[in-house]
Amino acid sequence: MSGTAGSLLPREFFDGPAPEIAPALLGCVLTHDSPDGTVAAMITEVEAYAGRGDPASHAYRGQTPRNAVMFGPPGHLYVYFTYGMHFCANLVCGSVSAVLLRAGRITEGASLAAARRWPQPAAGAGGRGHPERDLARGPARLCQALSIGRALDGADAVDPRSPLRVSAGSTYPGPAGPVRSGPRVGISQAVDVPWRFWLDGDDSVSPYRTFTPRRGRVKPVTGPGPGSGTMPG
DNA sequence: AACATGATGCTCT
DNA sequence: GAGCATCATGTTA
Repeated sequence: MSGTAGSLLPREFFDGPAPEIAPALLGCVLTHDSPDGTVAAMITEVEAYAGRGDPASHAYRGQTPRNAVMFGPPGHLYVYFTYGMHFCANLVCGSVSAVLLRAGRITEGASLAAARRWPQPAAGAGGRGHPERDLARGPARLCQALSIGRALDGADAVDPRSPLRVSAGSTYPGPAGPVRSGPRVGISQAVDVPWRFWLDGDDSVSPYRTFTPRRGRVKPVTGPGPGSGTMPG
């Protein structure tokens, strides 16, 4: 694989299984040129969703209008709307797999990102505002900071003319620091597979939350949860 | 730190 | 109608 830091990733980078590609995306940079301006983020946390065989994947139940992009060529962005108010973004890989972008560190356009995340200035004249690490700490926050919405569903992230692109990090190929992995967040299926990957020690990584059914929507659940925590990468 | 819950609407059965 | 690949805020520690 060839490439230099700052250059667009080649499409072949994404033409493989998401669980193998996901950790390699850590440290890469996601850039969105919008009419408002440009915001870029270094990817610090991802999750892999394998193809039709992964019960936690949106592709598990086959193609629908919503997940159609997942069934297309690798290197495109799959954006979906969830919980009535949030967007989440994935990069499509080979064989109908995808990598969910869970968190990033803003490297360009931080003031624009902050204006999108926190339209009302932070309270407190003493000055303590919102910490920079919270700008894109979480999949929906990342989308909000970069203004990723439905309009970018299907965008080609390896096309230099695209408004939304992924480029190599400072140490391409491979992330700058050690990678850790653990169970995926917020899902009820396949909880045992450690397909969440993050840059060890980076404070822009989102906190781990176990899946908890919401009140009034109780489903019989027995047996132990995921082992917990992390495992070395 | 852990847990609980409201906000909000699309997607699939 | 049920179930979400969520977040922010509140409460209890």
